[in-house]
Amino acid sequence: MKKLAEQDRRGRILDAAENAFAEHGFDGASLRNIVQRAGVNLATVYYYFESKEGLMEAVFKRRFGPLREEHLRLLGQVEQEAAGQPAPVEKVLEALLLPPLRLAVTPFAKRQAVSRLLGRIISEPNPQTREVLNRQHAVVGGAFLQALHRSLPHLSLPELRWRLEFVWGALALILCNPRNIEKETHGACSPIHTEKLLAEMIGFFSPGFRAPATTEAPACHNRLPLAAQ
Amino acid sequence: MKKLAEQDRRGRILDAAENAFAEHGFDGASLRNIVQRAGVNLATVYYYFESKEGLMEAVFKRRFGPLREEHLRLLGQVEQEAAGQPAPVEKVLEALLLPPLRLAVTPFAKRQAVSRLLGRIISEPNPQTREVLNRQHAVVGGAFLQALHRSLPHLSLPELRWRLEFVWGALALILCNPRNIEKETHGACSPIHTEKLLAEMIGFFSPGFRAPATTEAPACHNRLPLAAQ
DNA sequence: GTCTATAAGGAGATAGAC
DNA sequence: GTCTATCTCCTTATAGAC
Repeated sequence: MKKLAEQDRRGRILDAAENAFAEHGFDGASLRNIVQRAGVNLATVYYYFESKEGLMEAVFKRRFGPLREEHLRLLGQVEQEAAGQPAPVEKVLEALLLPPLRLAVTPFAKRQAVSRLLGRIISEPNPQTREVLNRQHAVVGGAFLQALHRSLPHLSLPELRWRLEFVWGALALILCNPRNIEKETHGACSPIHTEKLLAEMIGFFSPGFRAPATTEAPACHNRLPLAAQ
Repeated sequence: MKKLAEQDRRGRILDAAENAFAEHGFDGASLRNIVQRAGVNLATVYYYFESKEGLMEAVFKRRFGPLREEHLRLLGQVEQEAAGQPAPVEKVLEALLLPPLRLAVTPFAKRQAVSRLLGRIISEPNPQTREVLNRQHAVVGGAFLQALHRSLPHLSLPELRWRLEFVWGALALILCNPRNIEKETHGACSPIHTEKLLAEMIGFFSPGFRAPATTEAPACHNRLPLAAQ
């Protein structure tokens, strides 16, 4: 009768580890805390994942795989709808923003950790953590970069890379600590309303992407002088 | 003859701690590593800072004070130049972006950590760390919010808050790991060229701020369907 | 102010019984 | 597969000599 609970021991560890890594970072999270939350024995971790690093990699892979598929699926759909024409930048942005934004609001406590995890690893300098993230980002980011390049042929790839980077940054901050934004703005900004936030982001970023290349735009001279230091 | 080195023991600890916290986070950084890098004894930390948390607070306060002053100084200057008129959003953005962007490129190894530190704490869920950051953000963010509100009276404060939040996010990602962006884009995007990056960000974000309020803009219906989960 | 020595406990990881 | 027991090392923090 415990068979069911036994079979998902692995999953329970992953859930607990996901929360712990999101909350305390890779170094800060302890296996003892994780196994306690998961209700399993310490040695179980080593049986299933070999090491703490192995556990971390498994945590990421479980979430990032589906997220990547969703990203590529939506992007493909947007491009298919455009039927040969370059897709409007608003639609590409929607495909980019929707999958991660959904993660921030999924009602299950388990999944709320995903978004924090996603946001956190951006600042996590652990090489192995970065490696997993970069592989993910190389595929997804590359696909969106190409799509945007077709939509906005007036921009060079380096120019587009910067602008795309800015969007990732905004996304990361929101995912990182949604509650903090809500608290800081006294409820004025809540990432819980996905539709509203999505419209907000698309409305803000689209004009930026449509703007002429900075190198061609009139340079902003007359810079503000800096304080002596 | 060692007097000079003795007096700046405190500063050497702060420098080492700044690097360590930026690199490994608060939990991940160890005092033993810090004192080794600083070339001082472990007990010295407790003499000057009482505890690990006290050290962290001192590290943040040393950097955030001047950064806040620089922010407010530049913003004041921009508003003074506008002479009663609302300052152009490009100028406000410049005052917002320049001080932190400079930190990312200051040639001294010591200060390169500042930017990573700044970026890292955004995802740092340690309550005390967040407290220091939020106090800082309340003053600086509030001042820029008011300035933008004067420059862009067509936007409500909540609307502006979101857009400002997006800019903070982009900034944080750049500060967080400048080298990673450079590596990932194969050198196409390098935060080292402050002037270029500043122009890039101002050129990208200004049109977004000037865009009409999202609530008034035509809603983006016809959302992409989500995958069943 | 700066040091040595050490307390007191938590960390990752493993061997081996069941 | 799952457990107990344990190894080894590292952590924050302090007491007290100088």
